[in-house]
Amino acid sequence: MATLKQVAAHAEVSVQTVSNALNAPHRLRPDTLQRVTKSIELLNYRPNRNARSLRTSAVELIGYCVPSWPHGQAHLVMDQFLHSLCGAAEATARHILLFTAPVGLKGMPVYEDLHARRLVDGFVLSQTETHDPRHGWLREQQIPFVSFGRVWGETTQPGPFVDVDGAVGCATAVRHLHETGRRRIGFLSWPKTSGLAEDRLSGWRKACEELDLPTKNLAVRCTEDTIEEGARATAELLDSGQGVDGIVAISDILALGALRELGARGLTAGVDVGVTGFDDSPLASVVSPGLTSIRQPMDQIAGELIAILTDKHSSSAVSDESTQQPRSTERLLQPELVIRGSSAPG
Amino acid sequence: MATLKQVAAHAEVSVQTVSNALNAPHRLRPDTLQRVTKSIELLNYRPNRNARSLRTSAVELIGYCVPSWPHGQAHLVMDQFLHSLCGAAEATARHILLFTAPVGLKGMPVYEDLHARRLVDGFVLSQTETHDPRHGWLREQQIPFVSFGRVWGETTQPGPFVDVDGAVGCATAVRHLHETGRRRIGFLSWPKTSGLAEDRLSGWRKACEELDLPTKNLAVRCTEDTIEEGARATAELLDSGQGVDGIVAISDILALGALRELGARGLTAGVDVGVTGFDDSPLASVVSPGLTSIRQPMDQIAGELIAILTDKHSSSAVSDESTQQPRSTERLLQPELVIRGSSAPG
DNA sequence: CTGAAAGCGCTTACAG
DNA sequence: CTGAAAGCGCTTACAG
Repeated sequence: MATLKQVAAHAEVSVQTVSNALNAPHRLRPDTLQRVTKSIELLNYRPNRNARSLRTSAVELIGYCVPSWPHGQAHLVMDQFLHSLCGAAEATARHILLFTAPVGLKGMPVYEDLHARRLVDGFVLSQTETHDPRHGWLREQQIPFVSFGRVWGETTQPGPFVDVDGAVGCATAVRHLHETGRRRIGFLSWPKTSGLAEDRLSGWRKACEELDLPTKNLAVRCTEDTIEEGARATAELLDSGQGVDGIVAISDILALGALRELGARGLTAGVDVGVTGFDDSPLASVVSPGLTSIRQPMDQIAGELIAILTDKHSSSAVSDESTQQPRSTERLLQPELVIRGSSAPG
Repeated sequence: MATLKQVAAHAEVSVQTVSNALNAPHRLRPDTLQRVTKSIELLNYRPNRNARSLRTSAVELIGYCVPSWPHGQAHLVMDQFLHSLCGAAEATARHILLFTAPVGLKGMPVYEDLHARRLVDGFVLSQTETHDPRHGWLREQQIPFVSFGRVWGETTQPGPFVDVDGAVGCATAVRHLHETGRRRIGFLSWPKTSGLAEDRLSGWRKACEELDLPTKNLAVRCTEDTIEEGARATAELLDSGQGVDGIVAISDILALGALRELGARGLTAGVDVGVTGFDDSPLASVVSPGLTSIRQPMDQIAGELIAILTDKHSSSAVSDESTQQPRSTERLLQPELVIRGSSAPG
């Protein structure tokens, strides 16, 4: 493995010049640059990252804790998110370091240790929970981080975040169902303790009210995110005698439950009842009819996360140009409705 | 951030002694060790990983390429695998570095670059394909790696691997269905080009033959891994007039298709027809009835992968104690049948 | 525009 | 059992 020194000797320049050729090529005379570049290629030189990091004290690695779900529930869009996150990191010459940690505050020493030993420069947080204690802890330790997802239940956000506007997403789904002729649109939700659920539900309610559609008794809480619960809640809606002809589900899994219950009653999704899910998980395109679903723009989310985390100015409280809160560290992105057969046949 | 030097000054010893306290505590006198340990704690010292890696030229990082599926298909057990892999790496004080790369040979420069710049010590490969060219390429470059999954289509494996015995898994499923009274057991498969599919199919066939069950016209090929195709193939089996009462599917998705087709015909999975899937993906426990499925032992797989990759002897052709092929670099693990309602009601 | 030198924070033979 | 010194491969002021 060639070193800087060897390249320098080969090109008959100093190591400093080779380093500059790599990191500040404009400082070199064109002919020198070309000579050095040729030597680099000839010797197949690749700068040693550890030496660089030791010197600059930046490892260009971002820590991400592999989520572990309690009840064996999976993060169905996990590979989409990771792929986008890796891609965004690589676009800035960085990479993602994966690790595991206990849930909540108990896991923080792991975060702290990774940062203290300089395995990572900072963290991307996800699976944000209501009153999530991690954000505040990291901020106090002055450890750089950015969150995918707002921390619900706080009046002021404990740090920079990127999130998707779930309320807008659900409102869009309602409007789409309305446009396809639905007039009694139910909502399949989660328990009230979820800030995420309340946000999405508010979008459904608001859109219904704006369209003069009823909402009373049309929102059903599911105790867990399973097909079974989705089917049960759908049965409850269908049996309520309100003539439900549309269902906005807060997750693809619950929507799948809706599809199953419809099928069991001899009803056709997309014809008799329009159904939408949330997340556009791989399942949405694999069922039949395809499931209309609200897609989070993963590439954009990942790009914003990395941009915020790696922006030098983001850690300073106020940017030079303005005295207001630096807007760029709080990004709310718009989801996209992916329409399939469950809401629009043919 | 405290350094070795500061700890040494505080404990009134040389830096060498502090280093030894951390890496070879047995070399110190108990009282010295205690004094040094106290200083380390007091100063909250954490060794800088970059400095260590620069010196030892080992980064303790293992590269893993985030799989990207062509047709938006997801790796449903991806988070299980990653969680296990991270855990196994951490158990040996290592971590996983994630990256993206083009599929096949085109991606190899990315692997080579990560290794050359010392971002990783080696790689864990997965999503192994028939005649996968990556393994041979890495071996030629002398880049350490281990594969999750055999390379099908080769007479001799191009490198160390850990795999799960899919044939045994499917045979177990057949025997289970037989024990619950099934006598005409179909097999839902993939195209013949998949070595993985042929392996699993062979297990189904062998078990059927041993139990004197028919196999003729009972294996159906699905063109893609979707619920739709699983349903279609199931319909084909049911319509063939062979009195099919059991279905072993090569994937959970195809099994879900089977469940849907049964439901559409008013048949009850687990009662009228026993159904099994493969992978025990999160879906298996979320559908109703629960899907009986063949589970790959992820923790064990990950443990073996890391053990092989980090074993000093694994790269040498022959171990000292014996002259035969070092058995420990080719591990075939046994899957486990997770029984749920789709094959055994109540 | 180019080069000699210091130093990032460790580990590792090598003496004592 | 303990310590002084070299060196891993870079980058970065600082001179020239």
